[in-house]
Amino acid sequence: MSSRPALLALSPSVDFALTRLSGLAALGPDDEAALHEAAQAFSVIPARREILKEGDPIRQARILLDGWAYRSRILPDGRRQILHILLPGDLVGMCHQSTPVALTTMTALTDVVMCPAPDPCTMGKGEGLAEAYAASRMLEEKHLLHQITRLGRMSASERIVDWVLETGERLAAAGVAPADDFALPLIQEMIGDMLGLTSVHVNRMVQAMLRDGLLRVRGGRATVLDRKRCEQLVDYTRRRFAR
Amino acid sequence: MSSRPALLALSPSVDFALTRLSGLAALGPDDEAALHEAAQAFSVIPARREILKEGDPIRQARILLDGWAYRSRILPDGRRQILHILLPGDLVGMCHQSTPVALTTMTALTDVVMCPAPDPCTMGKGEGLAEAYAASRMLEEKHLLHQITRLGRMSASERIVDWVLETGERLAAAGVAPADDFALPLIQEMIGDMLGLTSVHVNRMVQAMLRDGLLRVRGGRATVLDRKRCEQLVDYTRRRFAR
DNA sequence: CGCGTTCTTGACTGCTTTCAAAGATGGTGG
DNA sequence: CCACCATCTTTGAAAGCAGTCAAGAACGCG
Repeated sequence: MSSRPALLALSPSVDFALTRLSGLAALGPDDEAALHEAAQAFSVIPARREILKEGDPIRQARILLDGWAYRSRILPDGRRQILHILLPGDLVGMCHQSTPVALTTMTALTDVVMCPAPDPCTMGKGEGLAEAYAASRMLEEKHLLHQITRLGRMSASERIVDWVLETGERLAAAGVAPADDFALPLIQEMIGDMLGLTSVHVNRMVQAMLRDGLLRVRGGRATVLDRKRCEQLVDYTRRRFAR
Repeated sequence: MSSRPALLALSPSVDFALTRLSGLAALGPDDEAALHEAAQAFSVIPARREILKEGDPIRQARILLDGWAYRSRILPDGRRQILHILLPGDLVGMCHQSTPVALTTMTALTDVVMCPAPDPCTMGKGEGLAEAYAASRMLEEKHLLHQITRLGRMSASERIVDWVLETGERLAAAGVAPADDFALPLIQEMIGDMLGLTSVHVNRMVQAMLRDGLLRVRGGRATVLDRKRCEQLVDYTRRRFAR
């Protein structure tokens, strides 16, 4: 969490959300003001707590101001799939249905700070925000599609490298951390549940890639050691252009 | 394709779209009229032709009136992932960005009939359509999330059964075919590319399931032979409630 | 009838899982 | 400051699911 000295107790920092959203669309002063105002109605969810349960009604769209969360589904025999990771600046529950319902359970991975997403319709202007929201939804769909490609057509080590690069880029886009070195609040079992692998195999692959000098995933931290080789392993540049 | 005798040449049938959308929200007479009008601006895309290419600007949202299409991504070494199947009544390119861009290539699987999606904003009323569009987007997201779960945490045979059940249900919801027996315009290689398997393995699994009396996937047709056992194999009922 | 596509089959390889146990790590309370 | 506990990581051996390669059979179409 970043600091804003005097006001911390009154409203949390909006920096990550602002950085991410203004990377998606040009925001005006009203957009920024609306965000600051919305942040005053923030709430904090402790790590490991469920934020939404599958089937819950969605009261309002929210912005994740700080922390990590994940959406997951659990099969009846206990197998778990982590579907999507939510990072600072991400939007939650954006949909225009009259009685929307959560499609999946969402859980806090770290302590999480959220606030209501300012509604561009009720604001006078706010076109910048509306545009950013739309772009954010597209980006989320893009991540889901990437996740499908990863699981369907990539090997274990490709999946890991690909996901680390993607996540680093997302964190950098929100100003949370550099793309090549960031805190990673996921244990290996969760990485496995996300990438369709067992924790044992994640462990072996991670070690192999460390030996190869590709990347280090250890001690709650991910570090890209050789970006060039990582990128060419998963053809990452091609995808950046496709942004 | 279904028939509407005298008018076929002027505008195609809207039946599938109407059936699907009114299952998602209550449509009024204006909604229905708007759909009929939009259908006059229909276009036909022959099988195998690309409908959209990754990166193409999206001119307008469209409705798939008839036929099958798919969204896919191809890795540089030739591996292909089929991300999502589009069926009659599905919406394409719904997004509120000012300059939206196609995230993935989309290809016609059969001959396809499309028309512009009537815009609820420009109509006087059209709240029913707007609601149906929102529900449709949620449903599409649900399918992408399911696809992730399938690929990440299901065995080969589970993936096949699960996908056949889901597709049958979607076709039934649009009034295209009964959920247990429908034309399947996918060769086994495509089923493999969709479910993260090789065509050889799809073939073996399909044969094994036919021997077991679970389902038949052959000759361009899928038939659920024992729905009860299929459903319990993939815990399908649980998911229907979660709708 | 001939050709190209799709399906089928077999043998072999190998990536990933499974099971089990030992080794680190970090936080807590004495 | 250290013992202790729970959690997380690491390791090994064995098994299994799915992939690969290659060739033959079936199918559909012109």
